[in-house]
Amino acid sequence: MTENAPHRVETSRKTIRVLDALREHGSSSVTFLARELDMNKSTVHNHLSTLEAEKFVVRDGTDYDLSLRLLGFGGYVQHRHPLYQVAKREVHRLASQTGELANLMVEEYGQGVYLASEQGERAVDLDIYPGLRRPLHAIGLGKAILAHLPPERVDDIIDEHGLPAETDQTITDRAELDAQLATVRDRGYAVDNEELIRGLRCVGAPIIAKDGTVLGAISVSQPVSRMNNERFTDEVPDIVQSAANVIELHANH
Amino acid sequence: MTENAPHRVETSRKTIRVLDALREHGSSSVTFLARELDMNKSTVHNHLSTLEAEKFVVRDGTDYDLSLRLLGFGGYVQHRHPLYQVAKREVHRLASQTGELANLMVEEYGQGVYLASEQGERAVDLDIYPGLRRPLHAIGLGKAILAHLPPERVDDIIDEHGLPAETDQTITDRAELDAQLATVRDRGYAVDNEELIRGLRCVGAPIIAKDGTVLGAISVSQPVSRMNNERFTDEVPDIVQSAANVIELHANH
DNA sequence: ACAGCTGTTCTACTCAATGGAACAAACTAT
DNA sequence: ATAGTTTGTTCCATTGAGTAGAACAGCTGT
Repeated sequence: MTENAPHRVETSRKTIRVLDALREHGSSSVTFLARELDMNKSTVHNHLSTLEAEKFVVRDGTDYDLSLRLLGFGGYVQHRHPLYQVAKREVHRLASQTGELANLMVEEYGQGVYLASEQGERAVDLDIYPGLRRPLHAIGLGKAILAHLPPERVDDIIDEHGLPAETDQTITDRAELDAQLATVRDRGYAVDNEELIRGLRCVGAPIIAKDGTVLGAISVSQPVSRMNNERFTDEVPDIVQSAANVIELHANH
Repeated sequence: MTENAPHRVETSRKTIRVLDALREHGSSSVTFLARELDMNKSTVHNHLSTLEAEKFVVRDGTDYDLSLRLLGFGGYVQHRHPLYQVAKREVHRLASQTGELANLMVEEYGQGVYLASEQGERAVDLDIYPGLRRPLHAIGLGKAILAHLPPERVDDIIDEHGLPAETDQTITDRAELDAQLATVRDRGYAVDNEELIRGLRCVGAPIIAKDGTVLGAISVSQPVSRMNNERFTDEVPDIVQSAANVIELHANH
């Protein structure tokens, strides 16, 4: 055992590394993966054979690729997620009402995970899909969530993930983040002003359960060109917050 | 090795069995899974610890459950699927245009896999989600695909999966299936008249690449009460087929 | 035809997964 | 309270299984 991590199955970990590599590099050959993962060719072959027999990967000639069986797991996890069930329609409505990009996010393992993403008619085409993870501090959705997590939880998360810069607008200073989170709590919504992607503005509102815990957040993203200051500070926040409120009502029965 | 299946990693297979069990039974404890899988308690514990360290499962007190990391894999697989990319908008349009349930399906490992599923305003609420697998012969989508697969492929699929009955309307006779598939090829679309679920009718149209291979199928499902004979034989087939045609155009550049 | 790639198979070795027993912690019931 | 049951977890010896390396076969291009 390389580290003092007890009771772990090293072999399964290798299989997971193979899956991760396939996700990172797309369709790959045995030798490529062996080089990439610094594993023996025959070892990689054994793991891929196993994954193929279990239908987690498909082979196309000499290359292996992730199969739709993984979508089965993912779709299932999404489908039965309590927040997704109550928020799905509202995300949809938000996207068609604004014509822009509407997203739903929850926190897991200290990261933001998109639960749903829907494009309206004229929405920007970001590479966002359900299950994608993003750092919480760099996006409106994430700050809406962070603002309503217990302070010690926020400490833990920042200890683990830090405050990496995504653009030159990203908040990288803890004090500044805390100030912003206070503002978010104050006015009830969070913004992201080109902090993740240049030229993109987001407005996110937290979804809060009746016991005060934050369930997630919902947002609208659009180009700066279509979100002038008035829309950015008044209209869009209103729309997003009312969507969040509707979801809260559904969530609290 | 229990069977003469060479070059397989038995340990990773066990991990996969744990994942499958979690999907089947939902949130579960160590001892429950150990009983269910006929594995030793400590073995299950080791596998779950590994999966937790790799963030494939989350624990809530004493119970373990599938995590959103699986949604990451699933969402990725869906997002970069070539048919999904070109068909996504059309599924969306079909759902809002008809107000009913629109689905997109592809074939993998001889089964039908939903790639997308979108509910219109008044759509029935079936438990369909991306990644869900269904037998091809029992649904309109599946028959649209089967009708355009190479005959030997169809033989293989039926050899492997048979023709299990889902309702008393399901086709279970090979000759009858072949006849229906000929009809599907003839008129360009397939129907499902309460063959999967009582009271539900579907119309599915194949999506065919320029080289003649079938890429998948798209459908509309609605209650019999809202799909009388005229709609069932004329209107809906027209709408679905034209959606399929649009997708074909996008797919062929 | 040859050289340099592949992916795959085979086998010996040894490392690591396993299962059983022992443990502590959390509940239940008496 | 206390004893009894059930939980998750830990430890450890055993042996079964994963691994690495070499050898093989199939392919591609020169």
